[in-house]
Amino acid sequence: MLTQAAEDYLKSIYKLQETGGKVSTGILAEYLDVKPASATGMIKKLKTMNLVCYERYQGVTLTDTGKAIALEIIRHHRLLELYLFKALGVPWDGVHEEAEKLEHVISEDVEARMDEFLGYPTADPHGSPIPDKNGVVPKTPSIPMTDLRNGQSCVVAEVSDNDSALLRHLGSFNLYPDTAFRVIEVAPFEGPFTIDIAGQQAVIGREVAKNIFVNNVQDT
Amino acid sequence: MLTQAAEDYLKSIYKLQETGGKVSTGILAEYLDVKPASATGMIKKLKTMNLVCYERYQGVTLTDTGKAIALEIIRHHRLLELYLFKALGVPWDGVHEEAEKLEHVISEDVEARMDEFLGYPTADPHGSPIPDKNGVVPKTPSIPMTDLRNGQSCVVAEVSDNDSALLRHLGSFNLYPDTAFRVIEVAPFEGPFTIDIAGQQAVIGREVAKNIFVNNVQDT
DNA sequence: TATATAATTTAGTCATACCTAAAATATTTT
DNA sequence: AAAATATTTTAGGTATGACTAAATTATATA
Repeated sequence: MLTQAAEDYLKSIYKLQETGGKVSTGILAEYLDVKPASATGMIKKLKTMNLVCYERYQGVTLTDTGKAIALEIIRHHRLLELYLFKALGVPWDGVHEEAEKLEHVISEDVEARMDEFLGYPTADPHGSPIPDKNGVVPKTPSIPMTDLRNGQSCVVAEVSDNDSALLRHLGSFNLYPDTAFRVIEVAPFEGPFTIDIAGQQAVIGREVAKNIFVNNVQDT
Repeated sequence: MLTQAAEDYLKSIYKLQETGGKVSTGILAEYLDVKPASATGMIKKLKTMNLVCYERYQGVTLTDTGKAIALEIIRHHRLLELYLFKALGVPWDGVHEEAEKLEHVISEDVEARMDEFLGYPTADPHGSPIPDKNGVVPKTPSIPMTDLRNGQSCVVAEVSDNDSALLRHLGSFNLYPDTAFRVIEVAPFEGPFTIDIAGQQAVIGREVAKNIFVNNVQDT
């Protein structure tokens, strides 16, 4: 059985290598809020367990086994988020924090039961894909909201889940996954987006927009 | 925040002091499957946190604060057991093990939501009382099954939850809390009990009977 | 009451896990 | 090639929680 810290490292390496192949020690350390020396230490430990590929100074990647474990934990996390949201009514800006603790102790049996209860879902409350039991991730292509232009309409696919204040902010606009909206105006010089959500106008700053991913983009 | 080990010690001291006041180091160590010296060490640590009263060689008891924490963890445990049983269909011989891990990480918010979902229950699937938010334990008087005599009828109040094989065994007789049964015969010389459960006969050995507690005893 | 036995405590060790600062080394940039 | 940057190594720290062995204290027995 892996420690919680080891599981968190695997999860982080997975997420970081999604967007850019090999993961450097520094990036990983920053992501986990530890010093680079600490990351090097854990990477070495994970290597002895054959969970990562690693050559000094060359960055780290997951082995097949390591990737399978990372995906299992991510699956735990996202199923838990959705379960807490749907079955217990935990607000969507709170589920991440709860799941972060529970993901390390939940059994496969309980996970399977939650999965069944939820009808074998493919996305969590923030729109992130839930890997299936075999580690297959049901990806839906999406683009960052910052790529949108005046007049385009689209549907929210996914939002970052790690900042609950941000989630509350989006909730105040009723901006959730599967919500449709239209861009009324993109202010020049990297300015904010003015959008229309079901008849209601909202102004979304650039920094916020970076955390929103959309699909079904259409010019109107 | 307490460590998991510290929480387990508090919980154990609570359970042991229920039946016999001050808890000796040896009894506590045996219960937790550690050496007495280890128990002494943890007791001292808990004392610095004002969670236990302790004088060397005199045994240990919980302070009010310690008792409150112990009851909180027991509440977590039993609510989780019932929730897993009712909401997710985890078999009653499996809920203890699951709850043992979850009880240390569940938030008060999630606990309150489970409590509400369950309709503010007062007993877990094994009949053990669930302390309320203020630490009040809804006790129901009961006697061990081994006190029963020929011809007496009764209702199961509670069964020990820590041995899942025992629970499966009882389940095979449909012997659950709130199940009524009648003693057909108590074999002499500390022999087994032959009982009638809804028309079905079952033979219950002495060691098993020690783990069953009943109430509503009536001579018939 | 002396002595044997049992329980408890003390003191010292060990293992695990994770982190850090500072120094050394490798890599990248200019 | 020198300088800047990133990474690794080294050495050490903190915390947890268990253990053994020996010493102490309490309890039971003769």
